Amino acid sequence: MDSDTGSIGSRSSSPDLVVDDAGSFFSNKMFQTYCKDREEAAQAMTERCPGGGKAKTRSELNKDEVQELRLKVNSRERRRMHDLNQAMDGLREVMPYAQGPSVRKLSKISTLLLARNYILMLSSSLEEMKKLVGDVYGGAGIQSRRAAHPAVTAAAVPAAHLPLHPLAQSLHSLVGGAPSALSAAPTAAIPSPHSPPTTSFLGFHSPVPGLLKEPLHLTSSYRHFPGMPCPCSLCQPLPTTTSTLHNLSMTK
DNA sequence: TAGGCCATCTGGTCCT
DNA sequence: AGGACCAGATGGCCTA
Repeated sequence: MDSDTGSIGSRSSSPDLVVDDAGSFFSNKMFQTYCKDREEAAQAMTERCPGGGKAKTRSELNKDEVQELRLKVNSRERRRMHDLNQAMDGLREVMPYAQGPSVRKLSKISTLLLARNYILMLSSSLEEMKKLVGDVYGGAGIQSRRAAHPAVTAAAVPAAHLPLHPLAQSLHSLVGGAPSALSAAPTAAIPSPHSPPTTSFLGFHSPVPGLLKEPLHLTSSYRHFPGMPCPCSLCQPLPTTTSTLHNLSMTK
């Protein structure tokens, strides 16, 4: 289980976590050490500095105080990482993959790479939609446009395995409602909520074997966007050339 | 058992 | 000085 924060305690590497008053998490062992050190440090502190005293430089700190400081820093770092993981979870939630108890969570690297591809795809879709909207309102007839629509003309086009993206749905309704070919599309082509994912979804290919390998990350059950498959270019994955993939995976 | 993924600790660096 | 950020090290869990 790769769960981090959200699932505090679900990960066995962080067993029996407890939360301190600052919201930090400790294993029992750590917590015991933490409490012990805290008590000792606090006691030593009151003995040495009854009035609170003024701040000491680090070189002046004794062993207990150094330990106390170390724990404080560790706690901050832990919290920082938890925040980071929460943000990662938030990102996972908006990714076009299902979440659920039976669904393996995308790894961090997979989440980031997929998010990047997803954004690129959305940007591309938006551009194409703008272009088509410009065409529609620019004089070209919808009928002729629809006739040219591959989803209409290419009835023999193999059923697309890709879901219709919401942006594409908007586009279809914009250019004259859902194409008939779409509504007639065989349901077998509709990705089921738990259909095996394809790495080509959203133009997403595994850039580096091992990073996004199947089946570990992407063959677990997941949910695509609801909608009918469409063979139109808008619904196709982005072209992913080797160089593109290289850029996707290597650029920082 | 090896490899992947992760959480945590730790020391260093930079910024306020 | 204190906090945020980062990267390396370490160890645990899980899966193939």
